[in-house]
Amino acid sequence: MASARRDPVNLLFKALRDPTRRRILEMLKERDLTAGQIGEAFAMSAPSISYHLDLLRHAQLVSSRKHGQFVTYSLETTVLDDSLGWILDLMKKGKKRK
Amino acid sequence: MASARRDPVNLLFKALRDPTRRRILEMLKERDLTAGQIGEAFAMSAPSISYHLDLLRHAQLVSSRKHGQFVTYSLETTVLDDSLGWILDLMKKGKKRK
DNA sequence: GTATTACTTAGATATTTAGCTAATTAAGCA
DNA sequence: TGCTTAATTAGCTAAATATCTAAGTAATAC
Repeated sequence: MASARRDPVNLLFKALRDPTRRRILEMLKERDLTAGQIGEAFAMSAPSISYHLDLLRHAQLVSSRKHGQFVTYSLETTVLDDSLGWILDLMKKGKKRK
Repeated sequence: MASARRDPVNLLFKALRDPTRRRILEMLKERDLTAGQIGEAFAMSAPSISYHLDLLRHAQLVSSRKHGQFVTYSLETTVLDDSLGWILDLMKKGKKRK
């Protein structure tokens, strides 16, 4: 069993558990944003936002690139396939797939 | 904004965050099980299992009914629609739905 | 080169979470 | 009426989480 600290599915659900992080993902769905722009939307210190962004990055839900002093974050949707598959599978209740 | 303690979406993601609880849901996908049967599958005390089942019930991911001394748990898939919708929506990145 | 701006890292801390043992409730059985 | 079994509730605790302030890094502007 993949160690929980590295298991992508676990990291994903961990990342999605927090309302602030889900809000960040919703914002990034619309357009790429810098750390600063994301922070403006929350009544929270910059380091706290940085912490959430880092966690999202570890879950591979966002990517970041630096240009100058700025760091721009983008939504990465590919890893969402996993959780989608997991949930869809649960919903096929009883229909023993395999 | 719905208080996080009651917000169904928040309760749902909170419930899905734990590997033990995800495992329980996978087991209940196959068939209804009593608390005792679920507990047998884990190296964990009965009260701990009870705690997880309670949390899943609050998230409306499972329902329970008592018959005799036994309590049987069933998977409830309807609330999964919400998270499914949320994730699908994220995946429609940029395609400003509305 | 120094100051400013944008962001992250480090360190501290209150709260939440997930586990345990012990105690309780409730049903079944002799 | 007790005894046993199934499960939950209560109370405790270690670890994880989310927040903060202070300090550090790196790019820009003067």
